Amino acid sequence: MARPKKVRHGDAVLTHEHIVATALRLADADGIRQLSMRRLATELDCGVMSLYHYVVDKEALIEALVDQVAREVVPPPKGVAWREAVRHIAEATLAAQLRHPWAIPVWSTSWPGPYRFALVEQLLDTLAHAGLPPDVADLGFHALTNHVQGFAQQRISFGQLESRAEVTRDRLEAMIAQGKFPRVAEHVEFHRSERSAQDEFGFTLDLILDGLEKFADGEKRPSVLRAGREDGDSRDSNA
Amino acid sequence: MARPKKVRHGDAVLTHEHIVATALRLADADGIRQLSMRRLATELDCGVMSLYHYVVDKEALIEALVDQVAREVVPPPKGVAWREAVRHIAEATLAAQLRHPWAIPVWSTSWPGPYRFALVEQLLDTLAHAGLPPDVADLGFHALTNHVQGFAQQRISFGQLESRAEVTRDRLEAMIAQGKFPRVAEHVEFHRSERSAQDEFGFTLDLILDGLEKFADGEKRPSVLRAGREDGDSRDSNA
DNA sequence: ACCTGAACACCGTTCAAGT
DNA sequence: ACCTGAACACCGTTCAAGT
Repeated sequence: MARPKKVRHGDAVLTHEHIVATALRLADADGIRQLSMRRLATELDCGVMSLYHYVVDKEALIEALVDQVAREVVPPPKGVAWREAVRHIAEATLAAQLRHPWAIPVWSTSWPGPYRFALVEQLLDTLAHAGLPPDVADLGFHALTNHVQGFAQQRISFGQLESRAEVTRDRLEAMIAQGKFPRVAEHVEFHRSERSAQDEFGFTLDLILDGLEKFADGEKRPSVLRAGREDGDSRDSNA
Repeated sequence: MARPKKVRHGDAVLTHEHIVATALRLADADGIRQLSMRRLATELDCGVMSLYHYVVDKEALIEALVDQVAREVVPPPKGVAWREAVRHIAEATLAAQLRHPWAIPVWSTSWPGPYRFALVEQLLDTLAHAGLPPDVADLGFHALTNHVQGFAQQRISFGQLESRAEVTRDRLEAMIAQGKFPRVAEHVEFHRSERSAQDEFGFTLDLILDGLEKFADGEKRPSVLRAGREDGDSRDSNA
């Protein structure tokens, strides 16, 4: 209660690390929409403007926050087959995102920090060792990340549909009750059934991986794409 | 300048339609972040609170806005093969989204309006006529929409990377210059090359469609999924 | 170097009141 | 029914000033 004059913060000194950790805690607790610079400052027991000595922007803060989530993704064990490595990365990324649902909508919107860069590098490198034509690897990368991202988004959308948001749930019921959207009604039913508790994520993942594997080691030529890179190792200066 | 006492608005009477149309124009011009109830009211030459007689929320306004984008997606011609129909829907949705880039991040976040419901219904119905096991159709639906959504997102991300945002561009250059992410550097190079101007979108679309087609008419059984619905037409009451 | 309060230029929305 | 200004409870950030 009676605290020394010079020390402004309750327990810890103000650092970038401490700020980000606290912001992460707030985001996990109340979602990212409730996270304001002012609320964060109050939580840290400091003035709002003190934060701007460690963080250039609110946007930069959120970047750092998302990067913390990317940091949680543990790399696959060394030496596993490429399909297993890809599956590991995909599942670990999904799990990390679902642990921090607020991060899902901002994941692709915010600028990637070092940990997300490393994650991207890892997936690209895994695909580069799969014997795929380089262009197929580049396109496969997006197919895979889009699946992870889309699946996570869908999970939280349907999640908040089914849980607390009773109003939203009623709105869906009303839409369906019109009878104009029978296929949508069936689809919602599918998501509510135990059938969808099966490995939905893995199904589409395998579909993509199967599709990509066909191009491995010249088994199949990419039809719509021009010939891949001729030069095997041209990663020089101007990238 | 001297306008009649009773008429508050410059040119048109205040209606839901007119409000949404004006908001759409503002969003197209300056992006959705610049769109505020106050700015919209100024543009419509009315008091801010007048808007709340036609729109319950800002959220509801944005829902209506996104639904206008969904409305622009023209259905495929009747009678075409299912793959062509899916391709048409996917391409038309992507085109509409790219015409209104502000809609892309909010597309999956905001509640779907009637036009987006109709669009979903259309795609589900197309897949239902493809001879796929129902569960495969339901999962394929997400695979396809995730591809469209992810591709659109990727386009605007890379777009704003390459264009006006010089700061962001420099940040990417700096990240790459570290030399720690050679695969990312190659990947960025791929996106900048004419190679990626090929039909990237269609490649992954075909990959998904090929994968799904294998399950058509019992050619292949879904391995990770339980047997599909037994009852052919059970779309009754409790959806 | 690190921290800060006051002030600026905004937000969305509630409320009570007008016609 | 339709419209509204004032007020409330917030925002992120600039600036000038403190230690």
